[in-house]
Amino acid sequence: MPELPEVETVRRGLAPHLEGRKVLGAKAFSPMLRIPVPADFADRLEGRTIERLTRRAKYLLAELSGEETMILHLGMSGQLRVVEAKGDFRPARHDHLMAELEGGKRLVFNDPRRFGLVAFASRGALGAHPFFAGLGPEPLGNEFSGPVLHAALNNCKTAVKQALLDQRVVAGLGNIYASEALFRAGINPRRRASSLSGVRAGRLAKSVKAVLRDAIRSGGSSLRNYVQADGAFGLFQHRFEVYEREGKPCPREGCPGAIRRFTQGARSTYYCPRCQR
DNA sequence: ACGAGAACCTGTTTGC
DNA sequence: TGCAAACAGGTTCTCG
Repeated sequence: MPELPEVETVRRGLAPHLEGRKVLGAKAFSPMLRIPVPADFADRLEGRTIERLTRRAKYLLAELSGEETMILHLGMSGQLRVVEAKGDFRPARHDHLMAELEGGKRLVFNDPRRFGLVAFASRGALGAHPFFAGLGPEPLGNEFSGPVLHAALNNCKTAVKQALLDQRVVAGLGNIYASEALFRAGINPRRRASSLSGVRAGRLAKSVKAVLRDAIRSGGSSLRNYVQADGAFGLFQHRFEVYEREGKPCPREGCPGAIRRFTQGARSTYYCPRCQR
C-alpha cells in the first residue's frame, strides 16, 4: 500500500501522539507477519518511552528509551492508527499489534495481507541492519540529486521504471510514484536505465522530489485501505496524471494521446506514449 | 553477479 | 447469480 509519502504522512500524524509517551502495555495477536513477530514484543515495549518517531525509506522507526528502535513496515496493506483507549482492547479482524500509551490512547497495527513487519534493533547499529544496509539515498534529501541518480542508473541493465523501484537506487519510491515521476520527466518507462543522459537523469531526480513532495502535501494517496493516523483519507489519488488512468486523456496541455497501461516485472506501469520518450 | 519471475497472504473487482 | 481469475501501494527468494 504505502510508499514514501504515505509512510511520511502516517509518521507526521502519529508523532504528536507517540513522542514523549510511555508505553504502559503491549500485545501481539499474531505470531507471524512477513517475518515472525518477536516473541518478546510486549516485553520490549512495556515501560519504554517513545522518544522520537522517524522514517527511513518506507520503514517507520520508533526510537525507544534504552537505545532500542522498533522498526515497523506497512507492507502493502498495513495501517497504523491511534485510537482512544476505552475498556479492554478487543482486536478487530487483522489487528496484529497493539500498544497502550500513557495518556489514554492506543496504537494499533492492522494488516490484512500481512506483508508488513515489526522488528527491534539497537539504535547505534541501525545503518548496518539488513533492512537498511543496502538502501539508496532518501529522495527528498540533499544526498539525492541528478548526478547521483545518473550514476546509479548507469549500473542498471533494466528499464528505468524497474530501476526506480529498486530501493538500492533510491529509497522509498513504489509503483505509483515511479510511474508519476516518469510522466513528469517525460521519460518512457521502458527506456533502458543506463541510456538516460545526465540532463534527463537530472530532470527525473527533480520529478521524483516534486511528486513525492506534492503527495505528502496531499496526505498521500488512498486507493484501497490506506488511511492517515487519524483514519482520514489521503487526497493525492485525485491528482494522479497517469496511475490507474488507462484509456483516459493525457493530462498534458495540447497532447491528443491517451494513457496506456502495460506490465513490467509483474507490476502495472502507466504512461503516455506521446509525451514519454 | 544480475535480472526475471515466483512467492508470501487476503480482499476486492472483473469476466465468463 | 456464482465461481474463478486477475489484480492490489512491497520485499525477498529462487532460478537461469
